[in-house]
Amino acid sequence: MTAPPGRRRDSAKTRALLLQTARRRFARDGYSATTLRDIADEAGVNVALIGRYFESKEGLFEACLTAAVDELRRETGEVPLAEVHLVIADQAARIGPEGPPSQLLLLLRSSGDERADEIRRGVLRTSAERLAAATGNSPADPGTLLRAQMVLAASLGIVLLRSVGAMEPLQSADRDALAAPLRDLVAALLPGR
Amino acid sequence: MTAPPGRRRDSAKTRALLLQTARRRFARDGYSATTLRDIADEAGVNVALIGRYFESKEGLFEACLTAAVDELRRETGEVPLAEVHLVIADQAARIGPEGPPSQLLLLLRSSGDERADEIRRGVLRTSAERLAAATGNSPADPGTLLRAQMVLAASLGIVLLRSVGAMEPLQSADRDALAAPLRDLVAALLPGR
Amino acid sequence: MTAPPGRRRDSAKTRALLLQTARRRFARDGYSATTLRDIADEAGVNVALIGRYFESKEGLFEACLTAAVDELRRETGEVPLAEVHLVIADQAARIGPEGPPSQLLLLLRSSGDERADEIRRGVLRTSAERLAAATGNSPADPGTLLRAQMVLAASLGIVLLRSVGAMEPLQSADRDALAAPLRDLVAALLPGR
Amino acid sequence: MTAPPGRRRDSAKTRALLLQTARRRFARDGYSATTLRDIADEAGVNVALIGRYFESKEGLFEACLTAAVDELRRETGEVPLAEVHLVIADQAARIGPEGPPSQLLLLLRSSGDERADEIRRGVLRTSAERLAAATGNSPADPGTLLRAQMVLAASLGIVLLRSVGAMEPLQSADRDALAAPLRDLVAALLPGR
DNA sequence: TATGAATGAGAATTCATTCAT
DNA sequence: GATGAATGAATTCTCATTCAT
Repeated sequence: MTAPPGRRRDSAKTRALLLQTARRRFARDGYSATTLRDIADEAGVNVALIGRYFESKEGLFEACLTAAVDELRRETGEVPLAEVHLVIADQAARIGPEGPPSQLLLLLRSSGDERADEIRRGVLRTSAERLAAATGNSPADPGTLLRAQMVLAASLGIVLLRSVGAMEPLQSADRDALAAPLRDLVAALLPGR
Repeated sequence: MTAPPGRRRDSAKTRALLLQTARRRFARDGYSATTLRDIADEAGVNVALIGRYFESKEGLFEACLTAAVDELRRETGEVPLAEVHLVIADQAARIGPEGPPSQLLLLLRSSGDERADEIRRGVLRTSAERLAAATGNSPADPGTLLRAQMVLAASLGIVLLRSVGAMEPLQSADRDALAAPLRDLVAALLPGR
Repeated sequence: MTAPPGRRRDSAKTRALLLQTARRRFARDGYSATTLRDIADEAGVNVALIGRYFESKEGLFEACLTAAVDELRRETGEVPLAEVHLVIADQAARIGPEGPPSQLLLLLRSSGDERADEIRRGVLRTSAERLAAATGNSPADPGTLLRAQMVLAASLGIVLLRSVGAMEPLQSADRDALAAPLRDLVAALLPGR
Repeated sequence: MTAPPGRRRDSAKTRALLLQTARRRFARDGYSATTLRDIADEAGVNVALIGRYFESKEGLFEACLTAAVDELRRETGEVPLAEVHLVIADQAARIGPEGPPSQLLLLLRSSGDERADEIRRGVLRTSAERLAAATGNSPADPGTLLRAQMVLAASLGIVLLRSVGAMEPLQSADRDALAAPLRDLVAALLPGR
């Protein structure tokens, strides 16, 4: 009621806005090619607020990564093997010039910060492990794990190529167009029990 | 009678040394995270020589890209469909902490320079097209092209994950260990005629 | 209650200070012999602020030039022919080791920047034209214009020689000492109608 | 006879070529805006030769200045007052985009080197003194000296404005067109006995 | 809470100069 | 005598970060 009408004065909202913007920029352009001023300007807030809310550029990146990881966990909780290709198609399909930030791309961007890198690697590892587990084979079987990692790699590669641009028809294929070949790919690499 | 012991004085060799070092650093760390001083120091020469031989950082990057593209063309001239998985395994297997620079990784690094980006995209596009052509299907068939692009994406993803590190067993799988699942992957996506 | 004692924190004042310092240095030493660090140090502020307020070295130079031109226009609005020598004497007399920056000297310094050069040339041209017009002769008469340009040239030359130093008595002649010969000079070149 | 036909191997000629080129560039662009590579390239010889023949950039500049001074002395030995305006018109008329290097312009360019600056100032001082002496008045009379310095200043200003460009009709006035107003100017400032 | 001013470190690039052939 | 390779210092510019209001 006391807040001015035009101006935001909501710390939580400002923080979230910065986070969202940062996620898109970091994912799209990489860590070092993205400047804090870019992010702040695009978010329409003052640069110094990044320091206030996230301590530093690395802190902001870590926050982005954590947020992406959380969202990813929520979205891909327990996926049965038969639907894995659909989840991948889903993730890939949302990559686009103006879309929401992609969680997956961020997993491929390094800040050089060791802690952030460890988070990245941890997520990648457990993602592959969960995928391997979904096959019903022994979770420790190296063959299955290797193949699961390849499925993960393929997914990331597709996301990446879409983001690079200028690769038609991959670039603008929709979810369904992506799902069919992905089903074959998953089936070939992870035959299930 | 032979080369002087202490100091090099061979422009071609210096240039090549810089190029090789730059290729590895750019491929590993990306364009903007790599400083010219990094490259020069690792190559053991003065930074100013980069300007001398390559004009600018962008010029150096373009030279790296061109070199990578040339090498890639030479190595993957006309590959029959049945051997595609071997070539991919080959490329992926050479990724390692100390190995020679990977041509493929560089294709995923952008400098923001439009010309370099166009080279990158061109190579990616024609690579997928050659792959599609190798199936014997109509080269214009969008379904085949999409699947070829996915094979390419998967290859790049694997290379990328290996370079991220800490993904066992993918990380240290050798050529043969990679070849088997890759054969299945290629066969599933590109059934040939 | 008043301004803080130790540190300034006033963007307008800082900008003006940089501008003033830059005008003197550029005028005295020329564009390329003047470094941004020189200017910033003399102004007692951080170098990066130049980028903040003026974009680049060229931007700063252009700002100096524009400021000089404005001031010059204000000071020499409509001068009757009989007083031209006084205005020139005035401008020349203020040249000194520690005095305020001279607008005139700056008109002789080139930055190589085409836009700035065009400003310079424009001011020089119109100054001569106004001088020619003050004679009451036809403004298009090439003879009068040539002579007006010579008066301008003489004025600039005097300013320049004073700034070079070590030319006595010219060096330390005051306004009145300069005015007498200048009156003869103007009268000889521009006899009026 | 042993010298190769196409290639020059004549140290005196190379030195002279460098000197001539340097004089034009220094005069036209100023000391710090001129790079040694510019000069060497324009002269068609290797940069390192500048070091060999002139020690350093400052050495080269000093050599240019000395050469200009010598030439000037030779050309303007004992000029009777009645012909001063012709000599000035002569010097000014040779300024042009492609002409030979102007000795006068160089007198206005500073390298920051104290020795060179002293040479410059010395020449300027004695030139004015000789001019004053030509009037037949007492050489120590400050009024006459001041006026002689003004004539010198006017000459330099005209040369300078011609070199700045885009000042018509001054820019392309020929010797005779310049001579008439110059006669008036000299007569007005230095009435002779 | 938010803003804009100010700073210092580091980046690319230019350039005079020295070295080896 | 001449050339091209190599170097180190300096310059402009960018950017994350801190400070004052």
